[in-house]
Amino acid sequence: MNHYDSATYSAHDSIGYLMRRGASLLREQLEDSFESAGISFVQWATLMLVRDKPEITPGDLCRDLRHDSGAFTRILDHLEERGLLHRARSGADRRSVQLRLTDGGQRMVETRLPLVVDRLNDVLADFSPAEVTLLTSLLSRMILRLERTDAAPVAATRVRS
Amino acid sequence: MNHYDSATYSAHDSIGYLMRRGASLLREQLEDSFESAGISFVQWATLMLVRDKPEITPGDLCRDLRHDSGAFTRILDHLEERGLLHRARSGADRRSVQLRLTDGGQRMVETRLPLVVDRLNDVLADFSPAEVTLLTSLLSRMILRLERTDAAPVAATRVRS
DNA sequence: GACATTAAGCTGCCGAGGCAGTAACTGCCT
DNA sequence: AGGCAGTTACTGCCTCGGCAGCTTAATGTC
Repeated sequence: MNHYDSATYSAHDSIGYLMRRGASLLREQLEDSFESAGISFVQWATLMLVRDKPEITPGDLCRDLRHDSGAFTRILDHLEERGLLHRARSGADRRSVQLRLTDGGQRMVETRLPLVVDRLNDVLADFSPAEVTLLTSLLSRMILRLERTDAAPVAATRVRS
Repeated sequence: MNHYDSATYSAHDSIGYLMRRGASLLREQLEDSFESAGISFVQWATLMLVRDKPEITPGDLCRDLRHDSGAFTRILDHLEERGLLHRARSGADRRSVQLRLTDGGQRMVETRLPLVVDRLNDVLADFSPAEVTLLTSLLSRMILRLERTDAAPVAATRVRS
């Protein structure tokens, strides 16, 4: 099934262009609204994910957020310095690290969450619930496919320069 | 209309998370496939947009690509150094710059375009044409809304720290 | 138990993006 | 004419993500 064709391809109709643009716009707006808290959106999202799944490791987290593992260490450094998060070597597997929200971290998640939720609801204000469900499921399906071919690159010409 | 609620919000179901993840995955895969050409995806996209609309200015381009204007100057520098693009001050408005693809630039666009198109088609392989149209239009509507509130921030608490 | 292999997290370095400030220029306004 | 605001491209600086390499720890194999 060919949806796009080289001869007629226009970037502005491309799913790639649209996703990138949407993600970038939303990200920027959220980032702005977080500025007053002196915390970046990624930092907040990290806290959020730890709250929802306390046993999660840094490795899993940065894979989930699609963030570089090196850069992510520094994000954790920063959160720990600000006293929002606590790091401790795991007893079971001493390579990995256990994360735990401090009270301040918990508060940070709670107080900023409504802000994010409100913005999302506002962006989707003129969508019906069915449309949101549809959009969510279409995006999820596409991501599944993207992840699949991520691990096993199809027949890509892997010429190293 | 409230689609999300703070009490039940889960990041993984959020449109924001999905768009970000999708865009990031696709971007990375395209970037990999461009590596052999020694050109980044943004650089190629720039050439692509110039091809489709030769009278476009750097300012419009970087707004379109949601790229920083400062960083974009350096992208143009690089493209010009590699002889893919030609820059010249405009006669009509001497503040702005006229862009023109060189033959090499034209070739670069043409040879890499099928690669991008194929990847997109592959990602959407198990989508019906109707589903792609739907996804495109839902995303477009959301972006319209994001752009609207971008220019005129609603009632955001703009507390500068 | 000694060895290689893999995994998890961290560090240094590099390049690219974000931000603020600058220079040149246009159009408007009086 | 001249001043003034707004626009366009560009520069310097700083931060942060990407990448490669390292350390420590677990796993597997003999």
